[in-house]
Amino acid sequence: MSTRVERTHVAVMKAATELLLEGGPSAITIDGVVGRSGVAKSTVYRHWATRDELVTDVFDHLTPKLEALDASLGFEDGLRALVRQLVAMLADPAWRSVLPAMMLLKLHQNDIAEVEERMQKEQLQVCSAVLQCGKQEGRIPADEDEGLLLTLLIGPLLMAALTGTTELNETLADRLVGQFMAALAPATTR
Amino acid sequence: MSTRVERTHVAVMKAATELLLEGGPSAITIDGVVGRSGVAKSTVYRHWATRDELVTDVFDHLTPKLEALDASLGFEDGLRALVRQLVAMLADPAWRSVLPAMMLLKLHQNDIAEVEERMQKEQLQVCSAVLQCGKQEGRIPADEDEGLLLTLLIGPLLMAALTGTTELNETLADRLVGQFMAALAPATTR
DNA sequence: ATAGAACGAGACGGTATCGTACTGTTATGG
DNA sequence: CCATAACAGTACGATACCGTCTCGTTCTAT
Repeated sequence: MSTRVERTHVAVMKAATELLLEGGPSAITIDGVVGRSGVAKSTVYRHWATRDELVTDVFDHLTPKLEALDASLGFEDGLRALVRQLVAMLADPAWRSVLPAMMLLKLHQNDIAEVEERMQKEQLQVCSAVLQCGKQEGRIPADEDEGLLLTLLIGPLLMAALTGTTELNETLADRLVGQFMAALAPATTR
Repeated sequence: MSTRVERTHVAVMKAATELLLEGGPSAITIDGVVGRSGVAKSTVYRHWATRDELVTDVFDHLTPKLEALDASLGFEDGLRALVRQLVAMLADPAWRSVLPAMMLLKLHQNDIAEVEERMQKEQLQVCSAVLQCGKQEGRIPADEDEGLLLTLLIGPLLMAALTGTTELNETLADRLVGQFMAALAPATTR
């Protein structure tokens, strides 16, 4: 059983999230949240000091977590598992609509920028672990720039999620890993 | 010499563009534009019927145009030229800050969605021409999905522009073309 | 030169939103 | 059971913004 505080808290978060998905960040309005959630305005301001705090909290709760991968998988299997997980994350309609909002807000709002930074840092760490694995196996030169490699690997997934130029599915995932491995094979140009 | 109508028109567009770059789409405000441009509000409404029209117009004028490539370049050189042009486009700080705004607004605002659609259509056409070239040269299977290929090719550039995980320069461009070609070489997995 | 279009300046009403304040009600932990 | 923390409901002032309107001025095409 949940306490009353918890109940109102989740009711507000739920309403705010819905508004975000339906109309973008500017649609998260205190009066709107009050109307939809059935929670009184005074109660909302008991939990969040300001509108921006609520918005930031909503974004924070929506950022997907990337699970750390089992190192025993090795490089190639680890890579496949990673890409599969990324595809699942980016295929989520909710996240696909929130991501652009975050990309925009992080440019002009510090709190959102911090949330985005934390998320990216966590995710890059998981990704980096796989690349480290590849370096240990000798598949990747030790001095290779990880940021560059991850951009080459993840970029297409991001584009598919944002623009819809191609479907986000296993076909894309397999193709992507294939391309990535093929480029690594010939001792990577320099 | 320009007419007065032209002068006020560009003055408003300039102010609105600056506001967009500084504070995102919501920062484009009629009063703000009036204050910054020195153009009277009544004059603004003489040129644009509504705020949304102005905003849409600003986005429309900011969308970069991709120049059609010389078909005589052939596949590989055409591809390099294309990627170079894309890198230049995405390296522009203005566009890098406008792009996320467009990705977001197109989800909830039809006029912006139309602008984005037109732009994407034009750009994809230019890109597609290069791939056609590759198909004619037998470097790409004729039944290959162009949307998928373009996602694989352009995705990393988009990610670099949006997240800054790696620098947008010729190194990335070369690397990208290399990876793309490497994946094509072995008769493309299936 | 002059008629008419375009402009500057700003008042104005209307609406949306934020955040506060107050009053009475309800749930919850001790 | 009961003190109190949390809540609903709502009125309120303060801004910010939109779009309209008026009036006097300035440009511009003919």
